[in-house]
Amino acid sequence: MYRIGELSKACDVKADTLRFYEKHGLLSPSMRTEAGYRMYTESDAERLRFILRAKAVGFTLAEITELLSIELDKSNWACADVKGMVDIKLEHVEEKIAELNYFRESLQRLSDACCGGPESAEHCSILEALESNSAEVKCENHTHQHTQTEYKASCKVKG
Amino acid sequence: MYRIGELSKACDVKADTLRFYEKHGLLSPSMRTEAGYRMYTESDAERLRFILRAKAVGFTLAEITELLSIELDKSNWACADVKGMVDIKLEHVEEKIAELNYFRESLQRLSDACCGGPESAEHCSILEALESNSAEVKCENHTHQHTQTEYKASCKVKG
DNA sequence: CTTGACCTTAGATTTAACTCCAAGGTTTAT
DNA sequence: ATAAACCTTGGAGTTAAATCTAAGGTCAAG
Ligand SMILES: [Zn+2]
Ligand SMILES: [Zn+2]
Ligand SMILES: [Zn+2]
Ligand SMILES: [Zn+2]
Repeated sequence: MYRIGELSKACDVKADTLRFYEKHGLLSPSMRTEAGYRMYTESDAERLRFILRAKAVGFTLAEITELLSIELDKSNWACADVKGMVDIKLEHVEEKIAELNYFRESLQRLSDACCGGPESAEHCSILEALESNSAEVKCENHTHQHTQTEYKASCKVKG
Repeated sequence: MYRIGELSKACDVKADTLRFYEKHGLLSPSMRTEAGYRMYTESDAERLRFILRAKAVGFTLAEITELLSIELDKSNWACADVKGMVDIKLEHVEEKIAELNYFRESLQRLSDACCGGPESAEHCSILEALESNSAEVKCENHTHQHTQTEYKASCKVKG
């Protein structure tokens, strides 16, 4: 039996978070002391660990609520249901990754086009790319006093 | 000169969003009519396009505010400053991608281990993995009436 | 018998970026 | 002249997942 502070320390969650999970129906302590203190059993702790593992895998609390309801009533669900949830989540994660990859590529193009030197940003190709309507990112045409080897190598489109 | 609805249509943003950007100091119309209507100039429109392009690349509005302040005062900034911002953003995006890739792999492992068939979820390997303390995901050991070719192929760890 | 650590509750605040609402004023077209 | 379409403002609501606050009750040690 754990008090809220003990369980919270044991699982590296804030006590507030446990109260929050209780309010949202994810995890209620099996007992209370006379004084009203929450007492969590070992099986409550297991349920919390289930929640934290699912969270670590990327499920939202709403999805975890659904998983828990299946967990408690396994025999009325099929593998297809469970796998379906995982596969939908997988799709969402893959979409988010694709979007971020697009960001990454755009940022990399911007970064590559800028010398990053001490020169004034008046002709900085990053700012010029954000000002212009085209997706093209041009190289800088201000003079570069500093060594240019890396810059030259990465710059593809002359400005 | 555009009224708010015109600019909003031209740039495919809600009028509310333009008011929101004004309230947060990103974009104020250069004029107002006597009746108080916002009137955006072409240069206001350009600024908006700058904002939208930066957003499309993944910058937050706070970061865009910073970029805009550099934009308006280019000569007092160096390429190093601008490139620094892009590179920091790039790092954050890469971290987020790494995190999501980790989610993706975990979900893929879970998905692969489950037959996805009509069998009861009582021995579903997804639920068992979430119940167990180890990161290992085991294959299902219930009997599978349906064809198992795909399932067998993807399952690595026997349960 | 009091200090300090711990616990209780309801409710407010945080973050980001909008989005919506109500109540009213303006423009434009018929 | 009147309806439709547009604009104004301030303020509230949305989403997710906590996190914090205030005001107070409980418990063990010294
Ligand atoms: Zn340069
Ligand atoms: Zn530059
Ligand atoms: Zn199966
Ligand atoms: Zn299964």
